[in-house]
Amino acid sequence: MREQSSTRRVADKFRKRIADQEWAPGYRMPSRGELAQEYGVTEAVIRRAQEALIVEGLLEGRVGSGTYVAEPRERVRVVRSPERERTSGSAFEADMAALGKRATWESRSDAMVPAPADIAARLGIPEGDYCVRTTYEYLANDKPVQLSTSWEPYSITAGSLVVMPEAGPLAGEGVVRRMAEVGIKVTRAAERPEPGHADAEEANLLGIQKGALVTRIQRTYYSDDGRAVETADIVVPTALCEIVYDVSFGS
Amino acid sequence: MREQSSTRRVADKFRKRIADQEWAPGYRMPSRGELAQEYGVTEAVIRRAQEALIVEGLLEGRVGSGTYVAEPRERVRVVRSPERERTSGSAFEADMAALGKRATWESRSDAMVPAPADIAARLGIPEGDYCVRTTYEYLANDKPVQLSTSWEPYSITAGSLVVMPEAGPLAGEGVVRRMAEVGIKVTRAAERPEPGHADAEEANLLGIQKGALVTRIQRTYYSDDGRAVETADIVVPTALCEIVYDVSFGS
DNA sequence: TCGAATTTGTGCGTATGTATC
DNA sequence: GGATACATACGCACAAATTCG
Repeated sequence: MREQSSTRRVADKFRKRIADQEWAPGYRMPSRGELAQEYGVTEAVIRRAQEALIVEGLLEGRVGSGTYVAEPRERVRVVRSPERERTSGSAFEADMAALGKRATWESRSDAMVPAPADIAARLGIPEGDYCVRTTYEYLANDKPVQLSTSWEPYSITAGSLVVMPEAGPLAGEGVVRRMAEVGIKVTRAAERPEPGHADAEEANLLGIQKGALVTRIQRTYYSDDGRAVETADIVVPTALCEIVYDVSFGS
Repeated sequence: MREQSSTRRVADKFRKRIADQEWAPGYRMPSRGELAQEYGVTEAVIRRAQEALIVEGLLEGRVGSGTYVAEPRERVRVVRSPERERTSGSAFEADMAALGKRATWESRSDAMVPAPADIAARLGIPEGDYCVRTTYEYLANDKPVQLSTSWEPYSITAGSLVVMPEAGPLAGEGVVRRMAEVGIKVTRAAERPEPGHADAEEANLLGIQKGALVTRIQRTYYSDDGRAVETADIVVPTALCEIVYDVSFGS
């Protein structure tokens, strides 16, 4: 049997008290000082044990207030599939409808933003070309669950009614329908999920702990002639959303 | 201007020296003692700065040897799409073929493994029912790039030639073709990617740093009558693989 | 309302373990 | 097998936010 560290031993005891419901969701743990005395260790050990459980999503620290047993949050299921893209309205609305939740979002668009190098590469345009940049915060029953920043080459929609994704007659209708308005047939999307940690700003916007695990999805829509027409960075917090890719194939 | 921590300041200097190629890939950094003296900080600060860059994949620590500038590894592109499932052979083979790499794998199957609770739930069978469990290590040009553990209810393939996924006439042909052999039509897969960190064992098998970011994919195949026929946990290290979901839709 | 006490978060330092050369 | 170098665990001080009289 291997010797275990104090930190881990304490963390395991915390886990047990939580699993046994001795400490129920919402319960405020005793302070570090009290716990240190109770377990016969220093406050730093208590701190690190809590930290481990915070990363696991079992605890939640609130500065100046205390460390609480996390309420088990219902995770929102986000389905990505070709079918979702064919429906009217946004994919997010379809997801929330399936869960019986109200889908809303806040957005802010800026036209004429020069494309940074990485975005330009993804869109296949020269660096510095103007883009319409839109940032989104998606809400399920008024609680934030996802963030997104989308980029479209300005040249594609310039002068049309759909320059701004969230204004005009097709606001909120999704890229496919909006692009159809300017004669572009969007037929394909590529999604590249990558793991990461929430920075302070993202944690704030999403109401999650800083450093919590997130999936960052680089999504790019392509027209039938193979040109990229929109690309987006989507932040999906693991604590709040479950991502499901549906891969259907006939025989 | 905000005051920055010593650790971050040092980390930024390291980044610059790497970006400027003053420290090229493969270069062994001076020891912590030397660096501490050079930058006028303690060894702990150096350690933490290196740690940050290790997480980012820029540095690589080798115990007893030194800390090295990581060789920029070519990432293997893993495409998930309905088309991939229709091709003969495994999806992994198709991915590697597209990159001009040699796809091989090592596997180990155990029949008659009682299903743990979570696997049973995913397969829709009672806990403790027998399963065939297969663990895989996938190699591209002989270097490990992915891990996987797959579970199939024993009852489905018992007595047939395809009980063991990697033995018999259809070894390595993938779930779809093997199930066809016992009269089951597999028409759908659901993939649930989640972010995580590599534990010590995974890091060893994959030749990556412990704690490095990985995507864990829970994949489940369903037959045309909606029953789950196989489920797998796939570990995809970010440092080695890029995951692309192809979502195609006609109009 | 305000300020002092309380409580968590961050950064840094030290000691020791362990693998490599 | 000793010296070297990275990894881990632990401890301390202080900053930041909240709470409450």
